Amino acid sequence: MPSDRSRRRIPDATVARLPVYLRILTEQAEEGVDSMSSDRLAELAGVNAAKVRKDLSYLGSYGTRGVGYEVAYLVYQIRRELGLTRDWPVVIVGAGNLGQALAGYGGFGERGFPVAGVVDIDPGKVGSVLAGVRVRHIDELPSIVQAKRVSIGVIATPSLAAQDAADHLVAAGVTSILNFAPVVLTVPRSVEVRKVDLAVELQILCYHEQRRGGGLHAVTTRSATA
Amino acid sequence: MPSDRSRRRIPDATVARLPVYLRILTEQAEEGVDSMSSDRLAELAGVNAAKVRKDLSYLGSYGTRGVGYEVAYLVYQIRRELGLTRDWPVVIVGAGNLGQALAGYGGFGERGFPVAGVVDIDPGKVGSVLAGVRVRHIDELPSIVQAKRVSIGVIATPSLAAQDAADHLVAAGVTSILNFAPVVLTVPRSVEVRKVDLAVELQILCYHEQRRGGGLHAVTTRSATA
DNA sequence: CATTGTGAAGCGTTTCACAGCC
DNA sequence: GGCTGTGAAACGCTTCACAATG
Repeated sequence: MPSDRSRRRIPDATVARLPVYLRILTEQAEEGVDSMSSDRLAELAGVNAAKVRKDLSYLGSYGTRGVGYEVAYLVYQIRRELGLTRDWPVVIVGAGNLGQALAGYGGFGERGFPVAGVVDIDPGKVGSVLAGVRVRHIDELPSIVQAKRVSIGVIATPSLAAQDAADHLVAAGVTSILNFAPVVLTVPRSVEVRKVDLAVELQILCYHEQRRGGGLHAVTTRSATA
Repeated sequence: MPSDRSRRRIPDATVARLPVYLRILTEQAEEGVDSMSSDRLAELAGVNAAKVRKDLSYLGSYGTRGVGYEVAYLVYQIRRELGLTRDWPVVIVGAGNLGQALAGYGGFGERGFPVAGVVDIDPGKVGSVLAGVRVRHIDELPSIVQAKRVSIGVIATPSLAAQDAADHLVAAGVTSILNFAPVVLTVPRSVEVRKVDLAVELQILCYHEQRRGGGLHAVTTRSATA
């Protein structure tokens, strides 16, 4: 079978939206919807219909002109493109407030990212159990990563420990990192890093908040996604 | 005094980086650094030096040719531009795992975003105390927002409750929302929404992870910021 | 003479507009 | 007729390259 294994390059902006479409399509499928137009999907995703069509066109031509897209098939194609046809175990570094919240957040495992382990450098935290997962010492990272074939690490440590956490993850063989600490990490080029920074998000909101500086606003309705 | 009150429009991409520069400059100031070149700041921020200069040029011409930027002055200017010269109290909706972690995260108040209140719709959670903040019922939202002049709300509820939380926030007068629930919110145009979505971030990492599909990687070093 | 500030070129993303197709 | 798929235009952001300047 000469499989159409896509070696196409999909634009970053599109990759960032595919998960949103995927969630919406999955929900709609559960509600019994089995066909959808780009217009409808655009409305639910809070974006422009042309963008939806162009985004989906990078996956291939999976729509039917005059009809729309078959929801189940599109779900399958997006999942395949994103690499979600298998589970991706993650390891969480840092068993503080945030690490606990993340480990306890069920939606993680449900969405195909089972928590393969939680580690911390503080011997005082090692051994305690978070949401069914026992906290282990950071020295055990390499064995966890190898045993469970983990390639994604989540950094949930305080800022000062984050670079150290990254170094441990990289040394253990992790190749993708989701960083919650507000610091710029230095890692090998081959390692992909994404950052989630609360303070940055709030400060951006702040900028707009300050800019409106007391004007009154017409109240029209629209949809919003990041 | 004919104050140079900037009504310039700063590009979104720049606004998103200013908080990163601000954090770095603040740290450097604490370490006694009082002057810095765009090259150095770029290195610490993990971006290109031309970008730093262009970004800073939107604030005005605050550098000195041949020398660099005075750290303290730049910190002041960025803070002013972002509207960080005052505190912005936030209210958190949802006292579950995430709400608790957020309320307990000290860095919040430190960075100028004191938690003005935590509310939940579940009477069972009302009254409990999270990190020194008593959880109140969502019906008290309007009075909290008015009393503390809150304009930023944080949604830390399960997905199903998020739109409801947004409606409550908007009704109470909040004009900026940071949404942690993986749903697209519908709000008036005048309300600014930013979204933080764990699953989306992981799925993006996944895409790249899957794409490399077993190649070996040269290990060079670089810096990364989102 | 090191470093800023910035026009202008380059590049990626969004949107338009319509041909192609069911 | 309705909706997809997509060239091409428009837009915004990044990077280059260098004149301006303390």
